[in-house]
Amino acid sequence: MTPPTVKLSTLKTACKNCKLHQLCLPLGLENNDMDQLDNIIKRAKPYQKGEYLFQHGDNFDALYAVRSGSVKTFSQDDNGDEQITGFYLAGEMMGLDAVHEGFHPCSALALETTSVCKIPFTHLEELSAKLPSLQHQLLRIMSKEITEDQALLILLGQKSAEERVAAYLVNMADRMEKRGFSSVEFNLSMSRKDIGNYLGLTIETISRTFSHLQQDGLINSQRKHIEILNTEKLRAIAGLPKISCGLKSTG
Amino acid sequence: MTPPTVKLSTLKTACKNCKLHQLCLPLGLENNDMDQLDNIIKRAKPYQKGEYLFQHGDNFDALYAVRSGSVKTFSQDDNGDEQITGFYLAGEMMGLDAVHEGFHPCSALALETTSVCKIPFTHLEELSAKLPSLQHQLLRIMSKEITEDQALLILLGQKSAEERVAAYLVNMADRMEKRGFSSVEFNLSMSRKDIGNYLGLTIETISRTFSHLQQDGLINSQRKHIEILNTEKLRAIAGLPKISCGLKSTG
DNA sequence: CGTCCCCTTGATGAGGGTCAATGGGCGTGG
DNA sequence: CCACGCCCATTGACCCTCATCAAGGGGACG
Repeated sequence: MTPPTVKLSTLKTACKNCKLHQLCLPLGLENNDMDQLDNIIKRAKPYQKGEYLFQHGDNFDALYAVRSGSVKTFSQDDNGDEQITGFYLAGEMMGLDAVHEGFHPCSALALETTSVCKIPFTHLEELSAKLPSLQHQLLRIMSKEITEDQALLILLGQKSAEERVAAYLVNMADRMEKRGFSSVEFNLSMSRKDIGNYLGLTIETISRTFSHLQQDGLINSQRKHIEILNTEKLRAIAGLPKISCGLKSTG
Repeated sequence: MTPPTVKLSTLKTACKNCKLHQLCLPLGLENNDMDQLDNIIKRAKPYQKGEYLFQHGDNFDALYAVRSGSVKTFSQDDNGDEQITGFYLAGEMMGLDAVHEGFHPCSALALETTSVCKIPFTHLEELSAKLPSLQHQLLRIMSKEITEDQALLILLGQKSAEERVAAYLVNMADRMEKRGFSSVEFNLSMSRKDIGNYLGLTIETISRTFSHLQQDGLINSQRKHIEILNTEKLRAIAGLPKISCGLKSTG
């Protein structure tokens, strides 16, 4: 049998076939609701490392969900000071901050070859009005973004360099695990400089802290490649409960 | 514990009569749509200074909009480290971060006598599905919260103590002006300690910075009472252009 | 094989945290 | 009405963490 000619339409990755749909916008949707969502989503060719998905000031017309690869978003103030506001992995949504003013207040740059789903926002709003669980999930995702920004605020406002770096590594490990990768051995797609900027530290401090954690036998870091040797101690430094500890106060 | 509701007749403030509706959730709604929103909103008796609107871990069932007074929200990590994530003035909405997990990840405390509108969330979702402009405004408000958190991230990640304090004062001044108060003379409802925590600084640094700005003739501060003597220089220190264009929030 | 960029490591110093003492408002109670 | 005590704010002295400046190593890629 000769293989049929390849049609892009058939290769399209539908939400219901996408391994990410438990992490992404379609969470909680019925199958045929997912089809409706599929119909408005655009899947374009991948971005190469260093390409912008959108830039600060661009008109806002769509949300972006990472399908594979990774992206950093960063905002700039009027002095040109740059602050990375997030690193986005598969299943995570970008552009939520642009709804308010109708243009993107931050820029998004691919950290490696990255493919995305582009979700035109007016269509999404229309569809959300028809599908309660889609509306709910959209609100949940926005809420999650707020929660995560606030977690970062605690890091930047209250924590030492070592605590920030530990929290960062634990966070990355957890997210890797959610995506089916190893939580104790992975590659960081972002540079030390990016990590430093994200955590409010300099590149030198990041480097020294990595070295220090390595000397203490908590991690093994070879440039981008990270091995976590002692998850429990790392979580402790990060100020997070040990996984099995039920002693935290619930107010 | 929430204060009991009192007779509507005494407190009846419909959205369409509320001076805040250009800053708040009803923005963009037709008059009779506003009536529908009114029907689901609960207006309870005011909270006294030091009372909690909700606490970390509480079940999430409603959003809160400040009608008068002011509120601080703060989250706690497992070490008990506290980070104030926002100060909320009239027309501003709290609880958006709770949608994600279904409980409040932060606590909200009245900084002075404060009255609020309580908006049951499931009702709001139902109504949003029927009123496109309500849905849109809800999404915009969530988006605004994200944008503001990210502005704070830049402050905490990149700015010196003096820049942070200046930016804080400019921000408060702008918000006062939007609410019809003077932008050059106002009272801060929060303590130095709260400001310090919010900005990632100690109370001593806040106090010293205020004194320094006063010596330079930029402000006049008598405890809670603030006079801004040189808006332009203050904006310059804050890293903002002369007239606000980065952080302007039109609701 | 050379160049560039990223990362690492060391030396030094400053910004802001920490500790300590004092003063001023304000509420409470005599 | 005044006195007391508490809390908040201010100010000073000292110190520590992390930024800054500087130099050098090691991959990646042409």
